[in-house]
Amino acid sequence: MTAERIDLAEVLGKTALLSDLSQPELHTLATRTVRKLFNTGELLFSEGEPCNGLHIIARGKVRIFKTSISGREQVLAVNMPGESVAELPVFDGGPFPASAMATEEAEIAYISRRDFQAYCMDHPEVALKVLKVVGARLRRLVGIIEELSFTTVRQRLISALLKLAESEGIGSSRGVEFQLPASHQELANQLGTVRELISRNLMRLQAEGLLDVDARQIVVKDMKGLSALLEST
Amino acid sequence: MTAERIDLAEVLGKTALLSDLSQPELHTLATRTVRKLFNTGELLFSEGEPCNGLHIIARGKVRIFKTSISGREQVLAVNMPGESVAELPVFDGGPFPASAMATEEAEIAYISRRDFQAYCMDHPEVALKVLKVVGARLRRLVGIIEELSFTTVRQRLISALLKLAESEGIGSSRGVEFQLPASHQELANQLGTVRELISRNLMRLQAEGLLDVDARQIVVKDMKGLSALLEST
DNA sequence: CCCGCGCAGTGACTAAAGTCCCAGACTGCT
DNA sequence: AGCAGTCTGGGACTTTAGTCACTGCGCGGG
Repeated sequence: MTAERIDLAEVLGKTALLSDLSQPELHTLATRTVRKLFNTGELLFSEGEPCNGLHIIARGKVRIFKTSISGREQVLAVNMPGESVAELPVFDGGPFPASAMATEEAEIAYISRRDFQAYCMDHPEVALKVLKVVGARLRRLVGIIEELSFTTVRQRLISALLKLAESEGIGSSRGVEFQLPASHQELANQLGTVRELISRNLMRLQAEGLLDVDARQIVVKDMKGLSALLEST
Repeated sequence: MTAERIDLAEVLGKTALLSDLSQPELHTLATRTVRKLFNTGELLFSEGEPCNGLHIIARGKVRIFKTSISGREQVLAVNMPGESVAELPVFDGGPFPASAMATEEAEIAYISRRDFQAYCMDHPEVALKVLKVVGARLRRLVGIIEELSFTTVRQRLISALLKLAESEGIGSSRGVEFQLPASHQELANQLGTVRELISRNLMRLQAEGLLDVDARQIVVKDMKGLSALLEST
């Protein structure tokens, strides 16, 4: 048993999909996986391509997105290590519905479609796990639809800021402080809008006294005031 | 064996989810199903409620939708007889992500969550079928996101008209003729906008000479011209 | 040191979306 | 016939989104 195999089995065991499997089972599966490396900005696959296997992220981040004819992007998900990517086309046999790009150097464990399907037939509990994971994905998509359909860019930005403040914010004398995790452009892609509106809305919130903005450094001076804006208007 | 049971087994056999099962298996499952009736406009379930079982449509149509605080609706899917509704929460245990309403009198076969999950453990091929169905659902959601994020109301309406013309249109001397399947309000809910914009955009297309509109009766006079509008602008 | 490049901020403008409101047509019911 | 309810058409207006073009900053490489 090589070091590589042990490593892959470890990775597999840490994914939500396979976390309940025993050590021997993980090693069996590991013999079937291929390790793939991607540089920052490299595509794992493109929208419309046929899907031949399951990708599991061992290291790095992967962004799932759609591109419009005019060049705009809509991010559907950002997946982290331990998560799987594009589980669904593996089962329904259709092409990838969106593209996937490594946003930092990434290491991927790849299992062929046939192997994984066969594995699911032998281990129904894995199939149920897949359904669970897919359920979470579907909920996120419904959430995106809800936001796009019902809310303004301003509200979506505020809601994103509040989430960031909660998950990454550090309290300081001036308020809750954190860094934007990406460029305005990328944030715009996630919120389904354009760069300029991110910039303008941030400035507007600053003018209203709710935030201090210094490039990507954000200080939320009035969390309550900010979340109040989600209800009204 | 009662007439009712025979009927339910038939219904089950016609659903995409269970179409591969043998007669005896269908009958076994049928003993576990409950028949439910819903009047037009009645809710099968509401967003946020816990999900205790799988709904299979025997008769009637069911509309899946989200409601905003301000009262707007976004339709996620319209399901027909033979289709199942909300397969996913059955597996991930979470609440319903959206509400479901019978848009005409409907008859539903209901299988409890525990029974269906148990059944999937015994019949992994059913679990894989579920994954397939869910895959199609996910693709549709991604399609909705794409439309909301990248296209204008006008383009979404045109694309909806073209689909209707293809599926239900009848060629006549004046062009391709068909009826809108629902009110402007309902169409607006499906396209993620408001009634007025549907009305106005239809009138605008008529003024441009591409359509003849008489309430719900539509005559597409220039199919090519209409589809050309999807590319440009 | 300077050049190029990617990112952020901004002004001016256009277009699209949405709101409010009312009038008229049609349907079904009494 | 008359009434209530639903649906469509449309006028007038406000707000939001998006586009285009330009400025300026900061950083890394030649």
